[in-house]
Amino acid sequence: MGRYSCCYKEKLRKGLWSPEEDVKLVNHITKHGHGCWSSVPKQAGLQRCGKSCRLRWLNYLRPDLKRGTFSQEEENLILELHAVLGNRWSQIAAQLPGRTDNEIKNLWNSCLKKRLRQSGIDPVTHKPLSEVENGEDNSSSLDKAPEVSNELNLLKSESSKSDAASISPKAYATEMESSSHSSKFYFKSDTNIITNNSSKDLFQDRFMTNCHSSDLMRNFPHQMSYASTDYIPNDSNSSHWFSQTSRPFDIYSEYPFNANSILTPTTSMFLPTSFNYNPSLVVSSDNISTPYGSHYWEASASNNSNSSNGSNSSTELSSSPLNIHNSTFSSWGMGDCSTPTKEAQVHMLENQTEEAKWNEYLHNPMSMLASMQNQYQAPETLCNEIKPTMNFMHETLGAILPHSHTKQQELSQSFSIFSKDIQKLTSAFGHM
DNA sequence: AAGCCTTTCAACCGCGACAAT
DNA sequence: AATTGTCGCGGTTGAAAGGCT
Repeated sequence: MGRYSCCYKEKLRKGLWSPEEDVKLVNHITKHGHGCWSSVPKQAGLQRCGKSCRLRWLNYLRPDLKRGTFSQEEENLILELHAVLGNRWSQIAAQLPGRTDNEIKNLWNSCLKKRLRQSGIDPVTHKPLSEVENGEDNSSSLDKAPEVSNELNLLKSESSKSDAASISPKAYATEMESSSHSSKFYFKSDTNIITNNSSKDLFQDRFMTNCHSSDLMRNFPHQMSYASTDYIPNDSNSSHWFSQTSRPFDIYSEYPFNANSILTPTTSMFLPTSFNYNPSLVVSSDNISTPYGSHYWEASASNNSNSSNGSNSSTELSSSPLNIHNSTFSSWGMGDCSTPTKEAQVHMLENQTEEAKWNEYLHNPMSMLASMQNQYQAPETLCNEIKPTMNFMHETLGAILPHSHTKQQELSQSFSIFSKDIQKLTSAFGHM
């Protein structure tokens, strides 16, 4: 049987919060921080349980909350993230600044789920309802996660583990290797990610700054698929959208375009026009010719740096679309780029070395580790890069300096844990 | 205007994970 | 190793608001 409610033993207030209670809680937290939540109500003079105070603060009173309706970009991002993460609302919320898991969950249950269903998409699997009804999806719906690629299954299966060293590196590598239709990859981190305020890189920003290190380790292979929700192709006649397995596909092709193509494109295809669901990443077919080669793409630092104006305006975004055609994309997947542009040629060469690179990784895991470490800055450096952001927070949230300070500490802690994970991984590889 | 139905959203509940004792 | 306390998460509930007849 379940436990008694925490409000049971003492006669504590329940239900809606009064403005007076809100003021008490805000005053207390701005002055002292929350510390131990269970002691907050007593210290703040509230007849509430700590849990209730925590929830009220996190979901409603926090000054960094973004109120109001969700933007189209946010909705798109939620859809995409849900396709990958399922009902992991807190993880989804971590990618949407100023939004709470509760808010997102409510939006999903009241709105997005319904819209998907009306569009013929099963909100659980993100596959066409007809396909689901035909019983093609025999997977367990226990965790309500959608069909995912091997990498994503791996991600999910490991999601309950926080210890990177508990994964057998060999098994991991084998699993990665065996997913023949999916690329073998690691996302190349951009050193500007943390300091770049561009909303185009919002996802990357949040991913990098909000993810617990272990989450980072598990998730970064997929982040490029969701790196940019706002990008609109210059030439939509020749565009490929990427699913989270990063299979490009022709947005004008008829569904079903491929039995293995899932989620994002599927979802997009069935949405009514009013439900403007932009692809997560659009790349000109000039640069990609392989329909099912799995590519993981990286926008270069130069591409990111000139787009940071801090604006979230969608009009601004569309007026300055990601210059995909000119940007320096690099693939670290099994790309089969056949177009003869200069950059493409460079990437072709890179791609040709992929197999060799992975063979090398399989035989010498330490080289992969070294590569990963090169791609991620040292935790200390990352912390330094965050400082401007923290300063900004300090300015705008002047009244809650202690809270910002706590956040900074949390971040430092996360990077420290990340560093430890790297060490564990090193040690795990060392035992192979 | 009144009643009913639907939608939205704040809040509660139970549970699992984790840390401290 | 067992117990206890705390925190965070996801599912659910119910009040309020909005829409419809």
